[in-house]
Amino acid sequence: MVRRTKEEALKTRSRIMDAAVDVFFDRGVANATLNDIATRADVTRGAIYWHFKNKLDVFDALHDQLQLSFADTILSDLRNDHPHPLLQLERLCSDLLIDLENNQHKFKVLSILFFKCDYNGEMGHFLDLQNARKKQNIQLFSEYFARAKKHKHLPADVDTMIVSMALMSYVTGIVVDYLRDTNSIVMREHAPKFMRFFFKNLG
Amino acid sequence: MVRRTKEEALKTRSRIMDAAVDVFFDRGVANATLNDIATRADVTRGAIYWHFKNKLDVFDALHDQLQLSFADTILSDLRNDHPHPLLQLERLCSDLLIDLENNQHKFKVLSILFFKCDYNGEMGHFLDLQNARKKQNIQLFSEYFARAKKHKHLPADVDTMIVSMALMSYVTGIVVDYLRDTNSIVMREHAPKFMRFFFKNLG
DNA sequence: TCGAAAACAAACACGGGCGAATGTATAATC
DNA sequence: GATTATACATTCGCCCGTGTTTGTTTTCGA
Repeated sequence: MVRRTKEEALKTRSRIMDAAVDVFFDRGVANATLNDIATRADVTRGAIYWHFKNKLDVFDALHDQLQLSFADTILSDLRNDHPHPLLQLERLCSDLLIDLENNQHKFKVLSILFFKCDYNGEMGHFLDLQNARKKQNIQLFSEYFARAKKHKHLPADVDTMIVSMALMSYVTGIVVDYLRDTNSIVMREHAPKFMRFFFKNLG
Repeated sequence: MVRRTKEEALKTRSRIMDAAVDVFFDRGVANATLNDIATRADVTRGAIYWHFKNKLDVFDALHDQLQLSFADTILSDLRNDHPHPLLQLERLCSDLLIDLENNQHKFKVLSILFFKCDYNGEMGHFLDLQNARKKQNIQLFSEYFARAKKHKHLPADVDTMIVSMALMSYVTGIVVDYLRDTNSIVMREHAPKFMRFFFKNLG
């Protein structure tokens, strides 16, 4: 009806994204209608088509946002030169898991990525993005282990790449299992145990 | 065109299911058309509606088939009274992972379950089924650890439930990471290493 | 051997979502 | 203060998939 100021337009855009998270979470990406999102965001489909190219473009925005958020967390943690890198990484993973319990937004977006969308055709591209990020994160993990070797906390003959991949899979699995059944795991209680179990035979 | 004999009808049914696997894998469950499946199976939509209620019913059949297959494998392995349960379980998990590399059908179906369908609305039911199976499998895992305790291979104070859950998440994570990027992991080579790493600090 | 039901094929009606085109009122710009 | 670009709302036409129904042929059972 009325043209908004630039600032308000940005708010509209993020309102659409937030609405998309809810709708994707409730109805699934493929089943979600642009009209569903528009209604939830209190706008019309026209508004969505102004800010985004189409539904995939909305999804892309959400995807990007989360991916960057994770990489940032790890990178900023790596800047901190902890005296015991293994404990540092153990703590990081544990915190990352526990955060899922508190951060409703991350919980929903991750649920969408794992259980509310099918990566076929045009969506397949996002699997490639996730893989690229995964490799990157594995690389970051191995940096912790490399530091641990320097501190003599870890035998020099340990294959840091395998351990990093194992840790990545381990965390991924815990996340998947948690998202699939929230009731089966209480992160605040279990995450430290799970992580301790993994790092026990390293440190 | 012509009515088939009962035996041929069963073949038609399984042809439809096989075609569904291919189509779901290629286009995703939500995006897959019953006509796509019919074409791939060399029948018409009428045939599908004869054998199944609708697309979800086809999916349900595939889902059931795989779920049962996994539980069977573990159960039959448990009947074998191995002198070293930890090694037995390590070997079982390793074999289960390596099988993904050889068994194209399981690979595709698991890919569908993890990356080619969104569990919204009516599909949400399948998450419940998966959770039920997961709990059951965790229970079966813990049986191995209980046996290991009897053999004094495992300290009595180890929390078998936590370890079982951890193992389940670990395997799940490896499967997910493998399905998402087949090239990043060579199961025949990596699976034993991953599993050895997990069981190293137990046995 | 002769109905009856099985195992499909073919045709039908129906809705619903998408993309684009158009309309419109205001904010930005100069 | 007039013009232009912005930020949406509204409308339109189109296609595509679904569920159902009806039709056809053949096998099975009594």
